[in-house]
Amino acid sequence: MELPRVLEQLWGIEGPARPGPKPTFQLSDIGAAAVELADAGGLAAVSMSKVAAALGFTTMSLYRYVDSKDDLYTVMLEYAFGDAPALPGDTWRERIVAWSEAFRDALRAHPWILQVPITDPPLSPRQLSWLEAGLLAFHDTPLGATEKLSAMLLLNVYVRGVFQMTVHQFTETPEESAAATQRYTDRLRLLATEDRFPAIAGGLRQPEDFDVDFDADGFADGLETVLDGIQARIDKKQR
Amino acid sequence: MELPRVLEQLWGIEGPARPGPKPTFQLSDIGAAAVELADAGGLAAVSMSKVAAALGFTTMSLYRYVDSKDDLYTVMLEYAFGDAPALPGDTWRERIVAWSEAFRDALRAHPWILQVPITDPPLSPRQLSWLEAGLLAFHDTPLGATEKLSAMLLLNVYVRGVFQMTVHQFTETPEESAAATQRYTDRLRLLATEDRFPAIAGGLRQPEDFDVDFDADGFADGLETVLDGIQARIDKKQR
DNA sequence: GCACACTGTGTGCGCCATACGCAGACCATA
DNA sequence: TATGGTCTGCGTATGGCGCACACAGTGTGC
Repeated sequence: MELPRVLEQLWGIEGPARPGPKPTFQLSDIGAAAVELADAGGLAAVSMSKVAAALGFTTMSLYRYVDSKDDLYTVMLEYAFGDAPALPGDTWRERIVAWSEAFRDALRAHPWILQVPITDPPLSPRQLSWLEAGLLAFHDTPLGATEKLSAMLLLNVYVRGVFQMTVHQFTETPEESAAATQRYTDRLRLLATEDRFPAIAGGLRQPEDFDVDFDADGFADGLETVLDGIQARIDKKQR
Repeated sequence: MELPRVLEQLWGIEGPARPGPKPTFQLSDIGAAAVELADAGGLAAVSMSKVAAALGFTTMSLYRYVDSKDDLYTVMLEYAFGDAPALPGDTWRERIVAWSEAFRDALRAHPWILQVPITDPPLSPRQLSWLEAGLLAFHDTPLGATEKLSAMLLLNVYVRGVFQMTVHQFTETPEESAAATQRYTDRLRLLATEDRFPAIAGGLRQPEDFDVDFDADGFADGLETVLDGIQARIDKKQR
């Protein structure tokens, strides 16, 4: 059972002492530098050479630490997410709400996370610890392991999906963001005419309805829908 | 109100007749060629030069038709999705199940869709027609326009999220896919030990439980959860 | 003390998106 | 029918990217 090098490093699995010079950096240095670049300029601002330059390194030296750009992404995600949050609350609903809000906050702090191409299922420590925390939140429900996992998948994609629609609020100035929303609504009004798309046009008719921007309330309301679905599954199980 | 050129073209908004040579291609030719490349080799196989070469064109000529790579993606999505599906059924649940399965089938046919970076909210004809079809499926519910939109967002991200987990089944051979699943389970077993991650480890203990691969049943079961949540919202509204 | 694995580096390859300028094709108008 | 202006398609070029590879120096375990 051999693990990719980046996973061994992230998990702190050390091989025996080796000859040769001591490494100058740690993965955490690289992760911090890359995250800083991404926070400032989006994921596109992260390249092997830019990260290396930020560390006072040459490009190729980075490959002594990560085997590929994908591995760099793995490291970045690991350091962008903090440790899994504590989930206080007496009911699974309270705990899961806390989990979802913590996840949303992590995305707010590092909006580029949504741009990281997803290749493999999660195996790094913090990714798993977030999953673990979520699964534990269901401990007093009758859900089976697969059902809990399925619920976590649903929560994960819900938070990501909603955040995707509001991400411009965190990457642009308020003026730009408002202008983008206005432009989108205008275009929608122009193209989604009453005869071709009555449902969309109908939604656009009420000024305050059809709010394409989800604010905090929109997040909470949609989350309630998801939680109600999970509740229904719990009820079925208990019946 | 000026529209990006690619949208004008996709919507068939023609300007006045213009001097100069007739264009050799149509956007549909470019879309078809790019989709073919992506179907065969994933989104990474799509580059401006490869698409141009597939059409017997030079690279730069493509820029006479699309202003940027992002626009090419827009065109690709437009031609990868067929027209919005007919949604038979007497209840909103039946219709929405049909919508979700049609969406999943579209992703199956073109798994690279998940790799397309999402920049702007949808404005192209077929994207809107899929949204319209979904909104119409709720016509006999008491949901408001924003609630319907929120429900469609939820369905959209659910289907995408579940498909993400099973996408390797459609991009790899069955042997590769099985090997990948086995490798992932092994690694998870190695790293998620009983003391650190009891919930994950507990799920791994039951052999058939914790099925990381969602098959057709997994898709339907999770969808039921989502629909139950929407149902709960409808019930609240009617009460 | 010594072999050798490992570190950081320089060079360079092939690919990418795309800016720019040019020659010729074609339509609207005179 | 002549002509002006504009659009098409193309060639060239630029700056960036990820990464392969060979090399020199370094420090550990034997």
